[in-house]
Amino acid sequence: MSRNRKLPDPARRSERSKQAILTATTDLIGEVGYAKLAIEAIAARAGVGKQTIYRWWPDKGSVVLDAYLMLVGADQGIDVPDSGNLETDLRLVLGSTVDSLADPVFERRYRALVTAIQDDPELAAALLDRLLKPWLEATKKRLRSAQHAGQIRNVDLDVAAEALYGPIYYRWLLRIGPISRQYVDALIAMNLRALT
Amino acid sequence: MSRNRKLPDPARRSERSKQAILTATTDLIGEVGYAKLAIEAIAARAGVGKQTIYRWWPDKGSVVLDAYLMLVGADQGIDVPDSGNLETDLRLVLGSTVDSLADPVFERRYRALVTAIQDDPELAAALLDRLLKPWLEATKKRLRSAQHAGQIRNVDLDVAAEALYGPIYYRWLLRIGPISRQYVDALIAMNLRALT
DNA sequence: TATACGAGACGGACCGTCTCGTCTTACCTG
DNA sequence: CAGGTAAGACGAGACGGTCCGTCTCGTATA
Repeated sequence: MSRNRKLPDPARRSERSKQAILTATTDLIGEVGYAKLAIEAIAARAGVGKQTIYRWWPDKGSVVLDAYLMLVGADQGIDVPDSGNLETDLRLVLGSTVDSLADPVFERRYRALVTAIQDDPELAAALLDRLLKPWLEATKKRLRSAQHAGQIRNVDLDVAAEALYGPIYYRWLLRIGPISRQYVDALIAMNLRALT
Repeated sequence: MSRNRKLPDPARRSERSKQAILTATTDLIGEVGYAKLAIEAIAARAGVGKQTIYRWWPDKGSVVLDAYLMLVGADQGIDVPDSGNLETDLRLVLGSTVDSLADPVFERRYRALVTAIQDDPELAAALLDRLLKPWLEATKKRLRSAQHAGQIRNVDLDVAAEALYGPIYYRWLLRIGPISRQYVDALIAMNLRALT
C-alpha cells in the first residue's frame, strides 16, 4: 500500500531550474501575495515547465518553504553570542528577529509561510526543524550558559526561551501591535526579572 | 473617486439566509479546510444563491470571520473572575484559552481565521477588536486589580498580558509543541515571578 | 540510453459578474 | 390599523475567465 509513484533521480536535477523556480516564487509572493500565487505563474516567470515544479514539490506550500529558506540562507547555523552579559546578548538576538519580521522584504514571505503551515502539519514540522528550532536551541544554549554562571535560576529552558520569542510572534502574527526595539527591551526586562 | 457601488439595504436582509451561510461555512471548514473552501460550495450547502453571499461579504475571509464569531458567541463580553488569588484566576482564563485552541471543533476554524488574516490587515483588525482585545482587556483589568491590591509591581500591563498569552499562541500557531494545562501552569509561575 | 527538461494541450473546479423570474418587506394610502 | 404596491433581496444558474494537476510531445543533457 506504499506510494506507487516513480521517483525522479535527484542526481540529474537541474540546479538552474531549481534556482529559477525559487527566485520566481519569492518575487511573485512579493508582487501578488500568497493567496494569489499560482504555480502556472511561477513556471512562466522561471521559464520552466509546470511539470518540473510538480516533479520536485508536492504543493505550493513546499515551494514557498524552500524559497524562504533560500532567501534567509537557512541551514547555515544560528549562534547567539556569549559576551558574559545575558541582557546584551538577548537584546541582540531578539532585536535581529524583530528586524526580520518588520522588514517588508521578509514580512510578506514569512506570512505566506505561516499561512501555508496552518493546514499542513508536515510542512509545519519542516519549518520548525529548519528555522525555528535552531533559533530556540541557540537561545537555550545561551540561557544554559547563564545558568552555569549562576546568573539565572534553574528553570525549564523551553519555557524560558518561548517566553522570549512568544510575545513577539504573537504580536506580529495576530497583528496585535507594532513590534519595536523598545518592546523587545521591555520584554527582556520582564523575563530577566523572572529568571534572576 | 469614492466607491460607486449601490449598497444593499440591511433592513431587508434575510436572517434565515445569513444563518444558513454561516453555519454552512463552519461545517465546510471542518470538512475540507480553509484552502479548499469554495464560495460556491457554501452557497450550495446553504441553499442560497452565490450573489447573496457576494452581496453581504467582500470575500471568503470575511465570511469565515463572521462564521467563527457566531460559533464562539462573541460580542457577549469576556470577564476574568476576581477571587483575590491572582494565580487561580489566571489559571482559569488561560486554561480556557488552551482548551479552545486544543478543541478540534475550534482548532480548524481558528486556524482558518489566522490564515485569512495574514494577507488582509483589515480583517486582522476586525478579529483583534471583536475577539482578541476583549480577552486582553479583561486580563489587564484583573492584573490592574492585583496591582491596586499591592500583589504585583507597577509594570506595563500590555506587556504583562501579552507575556501570558503570547507563548501559548506562539506554540500553537507555529506548532512548536503541545499546549497543555501543565504548560500553562509553568507559564503562569514564571510570569508571577516577574510580577511580584 | 535513460530521463529530466520546456512547452503547452486537456478536462475540470471555482472564480466573480450577470441576468432571470419569484418572493418578501418597508412604506404609503385610505 | 388594515391592505396594496413598488423596490429590491432572494434562489438559481449561465457565462467567460483563471488556474488546477495530469498528460503528452519532441529536445537536451548527463
